[in-house]
Amino acid sequence: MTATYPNFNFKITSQARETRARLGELTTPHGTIETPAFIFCATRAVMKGLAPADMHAADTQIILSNTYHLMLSPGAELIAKAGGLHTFMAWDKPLFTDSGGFQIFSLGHGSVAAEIKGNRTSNRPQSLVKITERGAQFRSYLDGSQHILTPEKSIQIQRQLGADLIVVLDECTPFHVDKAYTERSMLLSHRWAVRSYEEFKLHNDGRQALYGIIQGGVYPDLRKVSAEFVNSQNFFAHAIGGSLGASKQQMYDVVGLTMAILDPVRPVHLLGIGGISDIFQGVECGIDTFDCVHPTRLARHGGALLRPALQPEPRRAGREHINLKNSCYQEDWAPIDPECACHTCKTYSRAYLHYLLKAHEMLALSAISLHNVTVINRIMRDIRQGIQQQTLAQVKHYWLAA
RNA sequence: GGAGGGGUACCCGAGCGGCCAAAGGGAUCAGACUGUAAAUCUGACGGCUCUGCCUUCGAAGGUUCGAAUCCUUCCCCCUCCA
Repeated sequence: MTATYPNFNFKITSQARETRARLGELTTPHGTIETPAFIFCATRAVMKGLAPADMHAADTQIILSNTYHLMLSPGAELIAKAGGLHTFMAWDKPLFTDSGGFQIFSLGHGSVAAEIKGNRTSNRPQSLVKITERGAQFRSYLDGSQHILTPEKSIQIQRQLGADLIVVLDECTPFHVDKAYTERSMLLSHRWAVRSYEEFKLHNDGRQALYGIIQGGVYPDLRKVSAEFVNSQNFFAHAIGGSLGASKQQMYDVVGLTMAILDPVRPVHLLGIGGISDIFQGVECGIDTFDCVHPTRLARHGGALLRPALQPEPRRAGREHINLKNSCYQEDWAPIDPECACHTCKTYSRAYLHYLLKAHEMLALSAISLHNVTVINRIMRDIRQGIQQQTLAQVKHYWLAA
């Protein structure tokens, strides 16, 4: 407990011997999160296709919404009138809001995959964002109207929303920009971080805790500068952001070297990462929380997370999911995963889910989403147990080996 | 019985003398997806010994250097009038 964050706490309860992995308890006004934990993305104040009750059934500890999206619709004022985001969306557990920093990247450059593959010009010609010292000028993705998000405004909106954990506004830098741009961008993000904190401090009532963000792209020296910067500020916790590279190895390197510098007492969040192997890698580097659209977006596209060992034989190695749209599931009467306790696996066959996807039935989307959320939560629980019992390597092998 | 419209690849449907193996959808098959402009996007989609060749636009003939496109006959569908 600190003066700035009286109702928040982070306690490390166990430390792995072989790696930097650690078990922790992150206390917020809406409950304590056992870490490592996964934060699911309810960007627009809803888990697409899933009700809060579904999320509870899947053992979810915390979810996230986004400042940019909610500012445009339905507006922070309305959510404040509703009594805050918790009440509005009927979620009584810990809640996290992102600052809108990622949209500075995604609205300007497209998806992460498109960017890495160099396809970012594909079919999004006009940029929807412009960055100045003052903040980011956005065009609404809904109606094209102009909006500006400054660090101060992002914090004001996040205060109105009332999530437990909130984040400074940053520029999420793309992968393809050069080092000079990355450095300038990082320094801008640092200035925005200071302004975010000042705004936060001005009206801090102890109900929220602020995360600082480490930028610096793929450049070790910049990451070091940025990590030292956040260490020096009075943030409750840290989040690693920005481009993490073009390959998994580069991402692991960036996360590893950043973690070596970050203050180990504060919780660390890895922004936007959520592949299963990535989660294990992150945990081994000491990451406490993750968030990612991957599990839920994948589900809506027909992908069901499944350990490689349970996948059909041909080339299952390295694959973390099966695509239920594939014709091989047409007459597959087994559940996605016979070992899974989720309602979907207890109830529906792969064949039925395959049919629902082909028929474009909504149930497929929520049923597979529920499964993927359940799987990720189960993995996080296994990871926590693995850290406590010093068996993390076996847990990793169980989830990733073919 | 009379008048007219039409039959195009798995389905719907554009084309109406050469740039047509034939637009566009859909279906199908596969891939991608990492702080959600995403129930989205990309690719393949007649066959082959594949920078070319072969077989396709209801059927059979014909005109033409050249036909899915023009002509003749035939087969089938639909609409309106009686």
